[in-house]
Amino acid sequence: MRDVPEEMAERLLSVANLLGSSVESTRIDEVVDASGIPRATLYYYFDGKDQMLAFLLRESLNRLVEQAGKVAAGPGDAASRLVELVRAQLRYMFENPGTSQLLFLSLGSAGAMPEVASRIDAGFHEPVRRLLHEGAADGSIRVQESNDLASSALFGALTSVGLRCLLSEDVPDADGVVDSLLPMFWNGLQPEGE
Amino acid sequence: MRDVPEEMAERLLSVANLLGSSVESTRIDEVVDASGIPRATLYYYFDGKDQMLAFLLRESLNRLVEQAGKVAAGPGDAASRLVELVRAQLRYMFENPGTSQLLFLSLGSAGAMPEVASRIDAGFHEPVRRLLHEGAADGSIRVQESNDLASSALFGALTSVGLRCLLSEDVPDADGVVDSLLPMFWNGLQPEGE
DNA sequence: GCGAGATTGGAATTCACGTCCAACTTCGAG
DNA sequence: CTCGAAGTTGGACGTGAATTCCAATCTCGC
Repeated sequence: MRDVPEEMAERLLSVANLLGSSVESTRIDEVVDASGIPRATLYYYFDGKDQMLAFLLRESLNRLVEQAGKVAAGPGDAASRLVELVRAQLRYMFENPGTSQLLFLSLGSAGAMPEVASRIDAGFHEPVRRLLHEGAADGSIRVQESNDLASSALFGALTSVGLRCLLSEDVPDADGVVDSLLPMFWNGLQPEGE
Repeated sequence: MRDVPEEMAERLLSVANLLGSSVESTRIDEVVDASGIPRATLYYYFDGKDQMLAFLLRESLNRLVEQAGKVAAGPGDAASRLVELVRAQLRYMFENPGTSQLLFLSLGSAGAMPEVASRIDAGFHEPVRRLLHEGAADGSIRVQESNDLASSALFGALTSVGLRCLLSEDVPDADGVVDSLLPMFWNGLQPEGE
């Protein structure tokens, strides 16, 4: 697959964010119409629809991973960096609703897109696992029975909440949502003082 | 759409659970071969592939909802019923890997399948919200800032973990996974004794 | 035995993806 | 400037899968 020109990537990403998860069922010609990129040109760069979707996911994930990496490597103890990571992730979802939906959707078919799955692992799970580990060391986060399951649960919780917000009529504020969520992540479900 | 005969539903469900999330990309003829149901018959009952998938999801969800309802209405305080609900949900995912993947996958396109989304709401979110509410009243669960977000987060965490387990080579034991997860749900991430 | 609906094989149609190609443009090297 | 390689594009075409259609059975209750 050839190097995709900057402007083309940009246009495709914005089309994807308009179409949301329905890109999958969208006809190539609709993408052509919506993006203004001729069909022949699309096929010059991509081997087919699937490759195009994979490219979109990869591209979108790259941006997310970049942000996440920055946050995870930032200052503060593990706990506060984890909070920032959560915040960044949700903010990203709200700013890129279409590709976020697409991403979420393609999780189920991870078997079919191993590159995407491993990118998510590198971009989210790995940093979270590391933060959980660090947090256990510096005492800012409780030791988990399995960092693997924990990061998976955290990821699911976040994306699920994010998705639900995206699909609701009046999209709320990302930071507000995180603030509502944090007490639960932090304190758990057990009643106060037990 | 006509009333689907019992045996046909059964056969389709089992095919779906064999195929997993790849049903979407599976050719009708493969379904025909795998299920033994002639193509013309399928089209006699369903308006098309999409309708068929929707039926499978609805059917699968109905069973899950039934179980969930039973558990949520069972004995014990809200907290222990919530635990049982979580357990039932994960167990169901492990027993029906194919349709579970399919379900998860189609969450992203909830816009396209409102019936499915509302079924999930009735089958999971609504009971959980109720249990959270009850738990806040009977003191067995900490008051949440938003039961709506909380149930969404819980759902995401569960399905995400479940999915990851399903996709891993050696599928672990459902109850074991729940047991590993519960301390986190219960205590949250804050360090012990703070 | 009869008629309505269920069931089915197989031909015919449709539709979207993807291929192909020939013309045209861009652009850098010489 | 000139040439050639690579990028860009319109449009015709091939292909495979989904879906429709239909006519021939089959299976009931009556």
